[in-house]
Amino acid sequence: MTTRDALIRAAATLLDTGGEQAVTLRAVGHAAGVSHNAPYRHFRNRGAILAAVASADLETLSATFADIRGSAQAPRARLLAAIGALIAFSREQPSRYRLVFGAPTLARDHPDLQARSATCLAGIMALVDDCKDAGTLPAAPTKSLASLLLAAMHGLVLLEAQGQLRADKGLPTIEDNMELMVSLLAR
Amino acid sequence: MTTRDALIRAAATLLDTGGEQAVTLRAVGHAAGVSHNAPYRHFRNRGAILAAVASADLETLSATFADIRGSAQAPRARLLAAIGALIAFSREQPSRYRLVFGAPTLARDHPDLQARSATCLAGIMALVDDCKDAGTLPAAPTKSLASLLLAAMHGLVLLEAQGQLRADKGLPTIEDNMELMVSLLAR
DNA sequence: GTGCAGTGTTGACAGCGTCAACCTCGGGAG
DNA sequence: CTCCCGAGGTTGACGCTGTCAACACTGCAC
Repeated sequence: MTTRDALIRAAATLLDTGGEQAVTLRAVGHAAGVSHNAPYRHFRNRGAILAAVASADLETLSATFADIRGSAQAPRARLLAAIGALIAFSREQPSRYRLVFGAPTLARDHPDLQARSATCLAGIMALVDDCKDAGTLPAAPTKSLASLLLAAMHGLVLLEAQGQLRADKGLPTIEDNMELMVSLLAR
Repeated sequence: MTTRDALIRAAATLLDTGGEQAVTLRAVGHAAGVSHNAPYRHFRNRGAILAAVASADLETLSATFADIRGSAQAPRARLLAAIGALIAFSREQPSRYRLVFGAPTLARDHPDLQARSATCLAGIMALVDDCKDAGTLPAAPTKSLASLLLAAMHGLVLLEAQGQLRADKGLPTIEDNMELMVSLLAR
């Protein structure tokens, strides 16, 4: 494993355990077994490390969406499975999810991150297209439908993270809400 | 104007001009005409200043929603007007919008902020109820509908901020998307 | 064999949040 | 009237941070 990979891995671990503010250049270097300044040989600044972590996660997500699209389920179930994968990601690694989908400033400074993000969105759009073809979604513009679905999910995830939406007490979960939305759109 | 108010005002100005990271305790103190440590006489820490700014903005938004509800428009138009107000807020003061709606960590540490946020959500729910009564929205649970609408708007705003959604080039704007969503839900 | 580019190290700097100690001053207790 | 005391403000310090500069090693090109 190259030092660069070790640094990215260390940054991801720190992110998971202590949140974004725990990802300091020095801690990353130390966790990867190098000096406090070694990261500068591989990344321009702190933001570049975070961008590298986000980029890797986006690639994984895109691959997941491709897998789901190739599965034997019905289009509607595939779309909901992809959305479910995102929701699971947000729950299991909230800091990384926030990094990937909730940091516009980061994306602005790293064009390649923006490109990977677009690829990810394209994966969802393909699933939406399948649903439209199957009649499970109305014939509105794909980009609008996909944006609305992703956006709704994203917003719900954030509301849950803020404690506005409680999964307990029998209230509808994010998955329930998204299924409701797809159903309402499909009527 | 008390020193405390001056500090909040200074923090808000710094937030608008330089983003969240520009809001340093020292800069806030200096901008308010006091020493670098005076803020500590009024706020427990840096987060408390940001929370005070967010709290003020949430109160303004709640008042706006109440005004809109009292207006003479149709329920559907009032709901879209409230959503439009949020979208405008996100465009005119993106840093403050992000602070209010995109910082779960902040809310977790400041319960009063959470309460004001809930009040704001209640304002939207009232508008949703009006739409349900008028038949403009289906009879799904109010909390779910309001969450979905708010969440979708929030997600769209973030997508736009990340550059995934361009308002130019004839693509649908956030307002267009939200109107589409309300229409699709109402069918 | 020599030089050079890549990688890593140490040391330094200013700026940050935060803490502790001190100052000042107005208003109530005696 | 005097005293004192607490709220609000200041200065100075601490450790931590991101970042920069200078130096050291290593392996490959010529």
